[in-house]
Amino acid sequence: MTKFSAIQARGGPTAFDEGASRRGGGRTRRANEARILEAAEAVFAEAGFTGASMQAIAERAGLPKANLHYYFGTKEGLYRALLARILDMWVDAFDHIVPARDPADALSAYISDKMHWSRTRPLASKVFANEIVHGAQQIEPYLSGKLRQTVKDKSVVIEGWIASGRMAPIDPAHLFFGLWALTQTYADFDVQVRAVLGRERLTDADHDHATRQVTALVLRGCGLADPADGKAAASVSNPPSL
Amino acid sequence: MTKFSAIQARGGPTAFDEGASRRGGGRTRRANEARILEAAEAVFAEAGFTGASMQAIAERAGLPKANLHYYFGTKEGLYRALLARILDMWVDAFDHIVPARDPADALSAYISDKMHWSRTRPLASKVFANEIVHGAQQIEPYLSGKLRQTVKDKSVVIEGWIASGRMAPIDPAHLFFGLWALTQTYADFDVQVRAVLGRERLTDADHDHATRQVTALVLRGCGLADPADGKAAASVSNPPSL
DNA sequence: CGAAAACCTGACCAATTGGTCAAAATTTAT
DNA sequence: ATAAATTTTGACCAATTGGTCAGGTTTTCG
Repeated sequence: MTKFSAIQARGGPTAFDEGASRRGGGRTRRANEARILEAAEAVFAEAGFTGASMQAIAERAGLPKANLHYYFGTKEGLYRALLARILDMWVDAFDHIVPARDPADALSAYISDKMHWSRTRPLASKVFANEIVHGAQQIEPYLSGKLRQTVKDKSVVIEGWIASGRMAPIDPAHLFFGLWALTQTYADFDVQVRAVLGRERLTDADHDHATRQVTALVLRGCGLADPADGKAAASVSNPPSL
Repeated sequence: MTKFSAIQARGGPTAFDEGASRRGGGRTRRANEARILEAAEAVFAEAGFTGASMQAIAERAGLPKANLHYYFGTKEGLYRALLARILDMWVDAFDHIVPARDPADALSAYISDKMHWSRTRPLASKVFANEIVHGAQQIEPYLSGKLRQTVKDKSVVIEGWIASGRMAPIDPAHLFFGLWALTQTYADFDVQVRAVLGRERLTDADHDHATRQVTALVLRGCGLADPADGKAAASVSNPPSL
């Protein structure tokens, strides 16, 4: 309730016992919902909202189609529930951006978190990307509400770092746009990345390398490259196989 | 023919007179095809491949549905023709990346071109983004063919700049991934950008500001910020209205 | 002019879509 | 046990989908 789950609007009889979780009751529900959501994530990521069919999701979940409607009411209901689950993860990385922390550390941690998210949850990232590319009809309230406010808050922190001369001047909002773009591209556009690199699949080493490249670019770009410490500059020297 | 238009596979009787353009003949065809492609770009951008219906495209073009099939055969044919048109524009910006040029100038020009493309052709960018997010089934050959080769070629240029100490070391391929992501995000994710900035529409001033931010981040990130010249650092000082 | 080529389109079709529902099976609570 | 609540599902439906086609109109060109 405290996060974004409030979007959810389920269709079954027990749609309003959120968080109540009677003794053992709803165990089946929770298990099936998770199963359906996982299948939905894959199908929505692959085909987009309209391209995804309830039939395809049902087959992937190994359940009859009518069962999905029992739990989520409509296709849009299922889609919204999925988005809610994804958005809950989206904001977490912001926790690194706090005044007390060293800017370089904070940005490095933020990038690592986002890159890790792209690595471990590429399908979620694609569903999110697809939603925004096509107008964000479902999550617009979130974007101009919670996200906008969070960016405002964290921008104050960054402006503080800039004012105290701890990093180069940059418009914080655009820095965030850049960070999101730089990290999520490895999930959303993975086909392109793989094609250009000539890889069939990206390995952990590839991802670590990518993370170092993004980190180096951003830190240097924010005037945070420590000239004494060669970390940022040295990170390019060893790409995982050529 | 020299570019990517080779993908096209039209359906009408004159499908094979490409480039021939008999005296006045095909004037109607060319006009209608352009009209349909424009409508298709908007609808595909809004709804994705599956979400776009031939009916919707037809209405937007002000033509009966059967007419679209007359010119492009199938929905996929129309989609491929559209992608071909878009890809032709995609590679152009690379022309700035040549050894003789100053790295800072070259990268600035590249960013400006890409940002301008995001500004003037956001729908094309979205169609392209959608295609890649959903697996690039149609343009995979292009990605692992021409694009991969181009990146290879241009990477040599960048590595040259690095070797001669003209810019900081960075993996060229990942630099390109970053440049694409940083610039295209202003087209593909414009809803998010507008929501966070609290703008209903982005003005030219907004776009210029964004371009300066991206440029500053990248140039500094590549060790190309001229300490004597305050351009990069000063560019943050005047965001278009707060 | 006249005929061939190009262009146009309303009517139609099979397939798929999201969604409903009633009846049955299962689980839970008393 | 047994009544109540929950879960399951096959069969069905109206609407929309991409695509076809025959027969028409217009344009082109000798």
